[in-house]
Amino acid sequence: MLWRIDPAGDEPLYAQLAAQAHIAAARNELRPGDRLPAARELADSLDLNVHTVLKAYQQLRDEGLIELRRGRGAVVTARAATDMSPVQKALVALVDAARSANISTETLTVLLKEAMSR
Amino acid sequence: MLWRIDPAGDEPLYAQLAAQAHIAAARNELRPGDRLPAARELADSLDLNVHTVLKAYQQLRDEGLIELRRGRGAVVTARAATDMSPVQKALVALVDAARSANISTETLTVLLKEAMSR
DNA sequence: GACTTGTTCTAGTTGCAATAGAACAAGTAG
DNA sequence: CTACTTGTTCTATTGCAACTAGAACAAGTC
Repeated sequence: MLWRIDPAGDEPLYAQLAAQAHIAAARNELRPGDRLPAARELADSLDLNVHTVLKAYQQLRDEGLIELRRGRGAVVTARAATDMSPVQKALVALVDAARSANISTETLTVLLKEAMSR
Repeated sequence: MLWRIDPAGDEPLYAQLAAQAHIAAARNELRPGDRLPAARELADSLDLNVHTVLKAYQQLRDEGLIELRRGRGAVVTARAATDMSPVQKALVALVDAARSANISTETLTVLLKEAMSR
Protein backbone atom coordinates (compact mmCIF):
# COMPACT_ATOMS: atom_id res chain seq x y z
CA MET A 1 0.00 0.00 0.00
CA LEU A 2 0.87 3.63 -0.42
CA TRP A 3 1.62 5.82 2.58
CA ARG A 4 0.85 9.44 1.83
CA ILE A 5 1.71 11.65 4.78
CA ASP A 6 2.18 15.38 5.04
CA PRO A 7 4.73 16.44 7.67
CA ALA A 8 3.62 20.04 7.20
CA GLY A 9 -0.04 19.30 7.83
CA ASP A 10 -1.64 20.17 11.15
CA GLU A 11 -2.70 16.60 11.82
CA PRO A 12 -0.32 14.49 13.91
CA LEU A 13 1.76 12.14 11.79
CA TYR A 14 0.56 9.10 13.69
CA ALA A 15 -3.05 10.03 13.03
CA GLN A 16 -2.27 10.49 9.36
CA LEU A 17 -0.71 7.06 9.23
CA ALA A 18 -3.72 5.47 10.87
CA ALA A 19 -6.08 7.24 8.49
CA GLN A 20 -4.05 6.04 5.51
CA ALA A 21 -4.43 2.47 6.67
CA HIS A 22 -8.19 2.91 6.87
CA ILE A 23 -8.23 4.37 3.40
CA ALA A 24 -6.22 1.45 2.09
CA ALA A 25 -8.64 -0.95 3.72
CA ALA A 26 -11.58 0.88 2.18
CA ARG A 27 -9.92 0.52 -1.22
CA ASN A 28 -9.43 -3.16 -0.61
CA GLU A 29 -5.69 -2.66 -0.84
CA LEU A 30 -5.48 -3.97 2.68
CA ARG A 31 -7.28 -7.23 3.34
CA PRO A 32 -7.84 -9.40 6.37
CA GLY A 33 -4.71 -11.43 7.01
CA ASP A 34 -2.37 -8.95 5.34
CA ARG A 35 0.62 -7.77 7.32
CA LEU A 36 1.72 -4.20 7.73
CA PRO A 37 5.45 -3.53 7.53
CA ALA A 38 7.38 -3.90 10.76
CA ALA A 39 7.35 -0.61 12.64
CA ARG A 40 11.10 -0.03 12.35
CA GLU A 41 10.99 -0.85 8.66
CA LEU A 42 8.13 1.53 7.89
CA ALA A 43 9.74 4.22 10.03
CA ASP A 44 12.91 3.85 8.02
CA SER A 45 11.25 4.04 4.62
CA LEU A 46 9.11 7.03 5.59
CA ASP A 47 11.93 8.69 7.48
CA LEU A 48 9.93 8.80 10.68
CA ASN A 49 10.65 7.72 14.20
CA VAL A 50 9.74 4.21 15.27
CA HIS A 51 7.64 5.54 18.10
CA THR A 52 5.54 7.60 15.75
CA VAL A 53 4.75 4.55 13.62
CA LEU A 54 4.06 2.45 16.69
CA LYS A 55 1.65 5.02 18.02
CA ALA A 56 -0.24 4.79 14.75
CA TYR A 57 -0.26 1.00 14.97
CA GLN A 58 -1.56 1.14 18.52
CA GLN A 59 -4.36 3.41 17.45
CA LEU A 60 -5.23 1.04 14.62
CA ARG A 61 -5.30 -1.76 17.13
CA ASP A 62 -7.64 0.26 19.34
CA GLU A 63 -9.86 0.72 16.31
CA GLY A 64 -9.78 -3.00 15.70
CA LEU A 65 -8.24 -2.80 12.25
CA ILE A 66 -5.11 -4.73 13.15
CA GLU A 67 -3.75 -7.11 15.75
CA LEU A 68 -0.31 -6.62 17.21
CA ARG A 69 1.95 -9.45 18.35
CA ARG A 70 5.64 -9.33 19.10
CA GLY A 71 7.64 -11.29 16.62
CA ARG A 72 4.76 -11.42 14.17
CA GLY A 73 3.97 -7.78 13.63
CA ALA A 74 0.72 -6.07 12.61
CA VAL A 75 -1.89 -8.32 11.06
CA VAL A 76 -5.02 -6.91 9.48
CA THR A 77 -8.26 -8.18 11.00
CA ALA A 78 -11.55 -9.12 9.42
CA ARG A 79 -12.83 -5.66 10.22
CA ALA A 80 -10.80 -4.33 7.31
CA ALA A 81 -13.50 -5.70 5.04
CA THR A 82 -16.06 -3.32 6.54
CA ASP A 83 -17.92 -1.30 3.95
CA MET A 84 -16.70 2.27 4.24
CA SER A 85 -18.88 3.78 1.56
CA PRO A 86 -21.40 5.17 4.07
CA VAL A 87 -18.59 7.07 5.73
CA GLN A 88 -17.31 8.29 2.41
CA LYS A 89 -20.74 9.44 1.28
CA ALA A 90 -21.44 11.23 4.53
CA LEU A 91 -18.04 12.84 4.34
CA VAL A 92 -18.66 14.22 0.87
CA ALA A 93 -22.08 15.48 1.89
CA LEU A 94 -20.66 17.20 4.94
CA VAL A 95 -17.88 18.91 3.04
CA ASP A 96 -20.41 20.09 0.52
CA ALA A 97 -22.75 21.49 3.15
CA ALA A 98 -19.91 23.14 5.03
CA ARG A 99 -18.67 24.87 1.89
CA SER A 100 -22.14 26.19 1.13
CA ALA A 101 -22.43 27.58 4.64
CA ASN A 102 -18.93 29.07 4.59
CA ILE A 103 -17.81 27.01 7.54
CA SER A 104 -14.06 26.80 7.95
CA THR A 105 -12.27 23.50 8.37
CA GLU A 106 -11.32 24.46 11.89
CA THR A 107 -14.86 25.25 12.95
CA LEU A 108 -16.14 22.13 11.27
CA THR A 109 -13.60 20.06 13.13
CA VAL A 110 -14.84 21.37 16.45
CA LEU A 111 -18.42 20.59 15.49
CA LEU A 112 -17.41 17.10 14.44
CA LYS A 113 -15.51 16.33 17.62
CA GLU A 114 -18.37 17.61 19.69
CA ALA A 115 -20.82 15.47 17.75
CA MET A 116 -18.57 12.44 18.16
CA SER A 117 -18.26 12.93 21.90
CA ARG A 118 -22.02 12.86 22.33
CA MET B 1 -25.92 33.57 24.00
CA LEU B 2 -24.25 30.78 25.93
CA TRP B 3 -20.53 30.13 25.56
CA ARG B 4 -19.74 26.52 26.32
CA ILE B 5 -16.02 25.89 26.09
CA ASP B 6 -13.91 23.03 27.34
CA PRO B 7 -10.38 24.06 28.37
CA ALA B 8 -9.46 20.37 28.68
CA GLY B 9 -10.57 19.52 25.16
CA ASP B 10 -8.03 19.01 22.41
CA GLU B 11 -9.56 21.70 20.24
CA PRO B 12 -8.02 25.17 20.52
CA LEU B 13 -10.10 27.50 22.67
CA TYR B 14 -10.43 30.07 19.90
CA ALA B 15 -11.80 27.41 17.55
CA GLN B 16 -14.27 26.33 20.18
CA LEU B 17 -15.43 29.90 20.60
CA ALA B 18 -15.91 30.32 16.87
CA ALA B 19 -17.83 27.07 16.65
CA GLN B 20 -20.09 28.18 19.49
CA ALA B 21 -20.95 31.34 17.61
CA HIS B 22 -21.91 29.30 14.56
CA ILE B 23 -24.06 27.05 16.71
CA ALA B 24 -25.78 30.07 18.23
CA ALA B 25 -26.43 31.45 14.76
CA ALA B 26 -27.88 28.12 13.65
CA ARG B 27 -30.21 28.22 16.65
CA ASN B 28 -31.26 31.74 15.74
CA GLU B 29 -29.91 32.95 19.05
CA LEU B 30 -27.57 35.13 17.06
CA ARG B 31 -29.20 37.23 14.36
CA PRO B 32 -27.94 39.67 11.76
CA GLY B 33 -27.25 43.00 13.44
CA ASP B 34 -26.64 41.51 16.87
CA ARG B 35 -23.44 42.44 18.64
CA LEU B 36 -21.03 40.05 20.29
CA PRO B 37 -19.57 41.16 23.62
CA ALA B 38 -16.44 43.26 23.43
CA ALA B 39 -13.40 41.01 23.36
CA ARG B 40 -12.04 42.16 26.70
CA GLU B 41 -15.44 41.77 28.28
CA LEU B 42 -15.95 38.22 26.99
CA ALA B 43 -12.40 37.31 27.93
CA ASP B 44 -13.07 38.51 31.45
CA SER B 45 -16.31 36.61 31.89
CA LEU B 46 -14.87 33.38 30.45
CA ASP B 47 -11.57 33.84 32.23
CA LEU B 48 -9.65 33.75 28.99
CA ASN B 49 -7.05 35.98 27.47
CA VAL B 50 -8.17 38.83 25.23
CA HIS B 51 -6.00 37.54 22.42
CA THR B 52 -7.68 34.17 22.48
CA VAL B 53 -11.09 35.77 22.10
CA LEU B 54 -9.83 38.09 19.39
CA LYS B 55 -8.42 35.19 17.44
CA ALA B 56 -11.84 33.60 17.53
CA TYR B 57 -13.45 36.85 16.37
CA GLN B 58 -10.96 37.13 13.53
CA GLN B 59 -11.77 33.63 12.41
CA LEU B 60 -15.47 34.41 12.52
CA ARG B 61 -14.77 37.47 10.39
CA ASP B 62 -12.85 35.31 7.92
CA GLU B 63 -15.87 33.04 7.79
CA GLY B 64 -18.09 36.03 7.14
CA LEU B 65 -20.24 35.59 10.22
CA ILE B 66 -19.31 38.91 11.79
CA GLU B 67 -17.83 42.26 10.92
CA LEU B 68 -15.21 43.85 13.13
CA ARG B 69 -14.82 47.59 13.63
CA ARG B 70 -12.88 49.41 16.27
CA GLY B 71 -15.10 51.27 18.65
CA ARG B 72 -18.16 49.37 17.53
CA GLY B 73 -17.16 45.77 18.12
CA ALA B 74 -18.31 42.56 16.46
CA VAL B 75 -21.53 42.82 14.52
CA VAL B 76 -23.27 39.75 13.15
CA THR B 77 -23.75 39.77 9.38
CA ALA B 78 -26.64 38.60 7.25
CA ARG B 79 -24.84 35.32 6.72
CA ALA B 80 -25.83 34.31 10.24
CA ALA B 81 -29.27 33.59 8.82
CA THR B 82 -27.82 30.84 6.62
CA ASP B 83 -29.63 27.55 6.97
CA MET B 84 -27.31 25.19 8.80
CA SER B 85 -29.57 22.16 8.79
CA PRO B 86 -27.75 20.53 5.85
CA VAL B 87 -24.53 20.70 7.84
CA GLN B 88 -26.22 19.32 10.91
CA LYS B 89 -27.81 16.47 8.99
CA ALA B 90 -24.58 15.55 7.28
CA LEU B 91 -22.80 15.70 10.61
CA VAL B 92 -25.20 13.29 12.23
CA ALA B 93 -24.98 10.93 9.27
CA LEU B 94 -21.20 10.99 9.37
CA VAL B 95 -20.99 10.33 13.08
CA ASP B 96 -23.38 7.45 12.63
CA ALA B 97 -21.40 5.92 9.78
CA ALA B 98 -18.13 6.37 11.60
CA ARG B 99 -19.43 4.63 14.69
CA SER B 100 -20.67 1.69 12.64
CA ALA B 101 -17.26 1.37 11.01
CA ASN B 102 -15.41 1.72 14.31
CA ILE B 103 -13.56 4.79 13.11
CA SER B 104 -12.00 6.82 15.89
CA THR B 105 -12.54 10.54 16.22
CA GLU B 106 -8.90 11.15 15.47
CA THR B 107 -8.92 9.15 12.27
CA LEU B 108 -12.17 10.71 11.21
CA THR B 109 -10.72 14.15 11.75
CA VAL B 110 -7.84 13.39 9.42
CA LEU B 111 -10.24 12.13 6.77
CA LEU B 112 -12.36 15.24 7.16
CA LYS B 113 -9.45 17.65 6.87
CA GLU B 114 -8.19 15.82 3.84
CA ALA B 115 -11.62 15.95 2.25
CA MET B 116 -11.89 19.67 3.01
CA SER B 117 -8.52 20.45 1.50
CA ARG B 118 -9.55 18.89 -1.78
C1' DG C 1 -12.32 65.40 24.06
C1' DA C 2 -13.18 61.15 26.51
C1' DC C 3 -14.27 56.58 25.85
C1' DT C 4 -14.75 52.17 23.56
C1' DT C 5 -12.84 48.52 21.07
C1' DG C 6 -10.16 46.16 17.65
C1' DT C 7 -5.03 45.90 16.01
C1' DT C 8 -0.28 45.14 16.58
C1' DC C 9 3.98 44.01 19.06
C1' DT C 10 6.98 41.69 22.26
C1' DA C 11 7.71 38.08 25.51
C1' DG C 12 7.17 34.17 28.52
C1' DT C 13 4.82 29.56 29.74
C1' DT C 14 2.89 25.23 28.80
C1' DG C 15 1.66 20.86 26.63
C1' DC C 16 1.94 17.71 22.91
C1' DA C 17 4.05 15.70 18.92
C1' DA C 18 8.07 13.93 17.38
C1' DT C 19 12.73 12.39 17.82
C1' DA C 20 16.43 9.53 19.88
C1' DG C 21 18.42 5.65 22.18
C1' DA C 22 18.35 1.83 25.11
C1' DA C 23 16.71 -2.21 27.42
C1' DC C 24 13.11 -5.61 27.65
C1' DA C 25 9.52 -9.37 26.42
C1' DA C 26 7.16 -12.43 23.57
C1' DG C 27 6.82 -14.67 19.71
C1' DT C 28 9.04 -17.04 15.16
C1' DA C 29 12.32 -19.92 12.71
C1' DG C 30 16.41 -22.70 12.23
C1' DC D 1 18.24 -24.42 22.51
C1' DT D 2 19.60 -20.36 20.02
C1' DA D 3 19.28 -16.49 17.06
C1' DC D 4 16.32 -13.37 15.14
C1' DT D 5 12.27 -10.57 14.65
C1' DT D 6 9.18 -7.30 16.39
C1' DG D 7 6.25 -4.98 19.63
C1' DT D 8 6.57 -2.75 24.58
C1' DT D 9 8.33 0.25 27.92
C1' DC D 10 11.32 3.83 29.74
C1' DT D 11 13.89 8.14 29.92
C1' DA D 12 15.27 12.37 27.80
C1' DT D 13 15.35 16.11 24.49
C1' DT D 14 13.67 19.22 20.86
C1' DG D 15 10.32 22.06 18.28
C1' DC D 16 6.07 24.16 17.71
C1' DA D 17 1.49 26.04 18.46
C1' DA D 18 -1.80 27.64 21.83
C1' DC D 19 -2.30 30.47 25.48
C1' DT D 20 -1.20 34.05 28.55
C1' DA D 21 0.41 38.79 29.75
C1' DG D 22 1.14 43.62 29.23
C1' DA D 23 1.68 47.60 26.61
C1' DA D 24 1.09 50.94 22.99
C1' DC D 25 -1.59 52.20 19.05
C1' DA D 26 -5.59 53.36 15.67
C1' DA D 27 -10.12 54.02 14.37
C1' DG D 28 -14.38 54.63 15.43
C1' DT D 29 -18.43 56.19 18.91
C1' DC D 30 -20.79 59.43 22.01
